[in-house]
Amino acid sequence: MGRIKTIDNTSRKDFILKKASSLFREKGFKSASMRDLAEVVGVEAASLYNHIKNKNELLHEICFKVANRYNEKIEQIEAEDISPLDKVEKLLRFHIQGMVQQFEEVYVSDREWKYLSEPYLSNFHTQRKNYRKRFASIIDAGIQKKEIKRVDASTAVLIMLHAISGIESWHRSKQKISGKELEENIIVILVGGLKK
Amino acid sequence: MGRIKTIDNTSRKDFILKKASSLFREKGFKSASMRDLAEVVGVEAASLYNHIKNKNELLHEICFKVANRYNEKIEQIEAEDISPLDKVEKLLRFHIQGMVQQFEEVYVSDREWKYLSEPYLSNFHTQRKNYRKRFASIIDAGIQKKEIKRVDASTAVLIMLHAISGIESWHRSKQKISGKELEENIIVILVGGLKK
DNA sequence: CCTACCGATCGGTAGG
DNA sequence: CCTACCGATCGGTAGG
Repeated sequence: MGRIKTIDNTSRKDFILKKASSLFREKGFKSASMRDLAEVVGVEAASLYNHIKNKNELLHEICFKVANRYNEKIEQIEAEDISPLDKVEKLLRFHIQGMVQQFEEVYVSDREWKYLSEPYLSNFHTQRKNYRKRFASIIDAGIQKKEIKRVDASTAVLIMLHAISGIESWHRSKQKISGKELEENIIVILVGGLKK
Repeated sequence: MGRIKTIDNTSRKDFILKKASSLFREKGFKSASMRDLAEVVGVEAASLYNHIKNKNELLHEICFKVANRYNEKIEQIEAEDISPLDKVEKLLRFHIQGMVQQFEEVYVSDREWKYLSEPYLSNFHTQRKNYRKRFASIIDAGIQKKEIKRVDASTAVLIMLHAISGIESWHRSKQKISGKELEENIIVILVGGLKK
């Protein structure tokens, strides 16, 4: 019975996290109340606290889940034996797919992380800076190899990552084009913009 | 005296709006309280209401100020006798400069507009959709003229506008490169990505 | 998982 | 422009 209970609690918490991602994405972290969350979960507000510590915990679990996924991916791609420009393309495709498939949590992690409480805020900030630095190094390697234009690598990273987070509006709209078409369009423009 | 009073009230309101832009950018609209605003303005919270109707008014004045500036600009550029690709470049430079020079209000208009109250919310939404449609038409004209790659125009608009709003982080950072260099880097990548 | 409730803070008003 | 204050709502707890 202890076993069953643990499993139930875990999935219950995952369910709450999923609803929280959706709610925070829709209303913003500060604007979404625990009573709002309780309503979509289907319990009274007080009951949520049997599964989570507090509202902040919800946000940091969402943000770090996304951050961890990014860190694992860039680690993997850095180790691959392909050209820097191909690494950039792979990373961009990964971001685009993440935005399309895990839209709510990626969006929340992108736009609401500033409401993280310490020490999570500092930790997230550091991870984010680190990730961008590693991404920029790949671009610099491509410049050295003369397969990428001579641009400021940090600026390139910034605009590419933000360009992709803009898919938000596509996702919310009538989706005139498919996810795959969307991906190819973005790659054409962004990789095309970097390629020498 | 009535004259002087009017002038004073106007500049006082502008001062409040400027502080509000800065505060909403920093903390987010929902998270920034009228008491926070009063503190940076240097009065008691109740005194703010002699200059403004309510908190919502602050947000919609900020958002529509930015929206009006964009509408005027695209109207002007549409009428110019230059190639579609040059129009795109002009528009992008305009957005980049706006982000650098009127950072706080542009940022707030971009990220906090969802907290607008009706009828401003619907109105803003319509203007925004309209602006993007006009921008996309310029890109489509460039595709027809074969000076722009065959991309989905709405997707291109989305990612370009979001790429630029990403300058946020540059602005907040140590500004390793100048505003002009930043602008040239973005143009190289984005216009380079579109050009056939 | 619920009822009942807390102290804090919110946007905003009355009245001067 | 201030003091004094309002009703509403917030995150969270006690106790069962």
